[in-house]
Amino acid sequence: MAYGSALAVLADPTRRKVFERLRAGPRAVNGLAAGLPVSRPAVSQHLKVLKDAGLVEERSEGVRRIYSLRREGLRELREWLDSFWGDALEAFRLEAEKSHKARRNKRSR
Amino acid sequence: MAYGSALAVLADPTRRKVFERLRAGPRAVNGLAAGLPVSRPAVSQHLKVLKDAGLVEERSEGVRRIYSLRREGLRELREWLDSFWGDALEAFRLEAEKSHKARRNKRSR
DNA sequence: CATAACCGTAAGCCATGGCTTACCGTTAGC
DNA sequence: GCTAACGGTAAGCCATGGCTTACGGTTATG
Repeated sequence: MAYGSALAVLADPTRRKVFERLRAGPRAVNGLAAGLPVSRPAVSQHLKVLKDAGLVEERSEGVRRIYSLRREGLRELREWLDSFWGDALEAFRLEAEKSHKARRNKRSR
Repeated sequence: MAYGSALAVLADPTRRKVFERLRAGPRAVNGLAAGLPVSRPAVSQHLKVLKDAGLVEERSEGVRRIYSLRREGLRELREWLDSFWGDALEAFRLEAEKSHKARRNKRSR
């Protein structure tokens, strides 16, 4: 059920923006906060949430905290999403539709 | 930016449960609400949100409203997720990591 | 026509959480 | 040592949104 927390964490737009900024590579907090419409502590709080969800990792470099993206944290969410295009699932759905007695016409996929 | 709304909509656990129940095939509101720890109107509200986000579609059948899953609504979110495993992106990250060894290097945007 | 089943919507309550300011510890530089 | 930069945490404010109850509209049934 870790995909649930990934969803919850990435649902917030500001937090998602922080997360997306890390695509360009590791970065310190000040760098991440620069340009964002929220304060630096707000970004710190978002980073904590991201870290707790395993979406981000942190290392110290002198007085700086360097955050970097952690793709592994997205895996379960991705698998959950992929499961919607499933195989057996689709079969089940088709059968349910058939047995639904109503032969509606148009059905496209 | 439609993946944003998909994330926001699926972040709620109750709403996600409703959504997942539709994997087994189309279903009326009463059926979806049965067994859930919330009231039937609550489920109606969730369904409205899901529908507005394009994650679900509704058809009338007599006095019933039959809801069914709409996979298309997940596509952008899936693509967004997939984009994190990108190619050029990965290359960039590797390079950033390499330059991390020469950490005296000052790099600002 | 009267009644019941289905369900969408309105109004209002309340917990959650994202934001700000303020503060403190830690490290670098003089 | 003193001072400045970096950033994590606390406290508190306030908007958001998920929930409930209450109601009304629509369709099936007698």
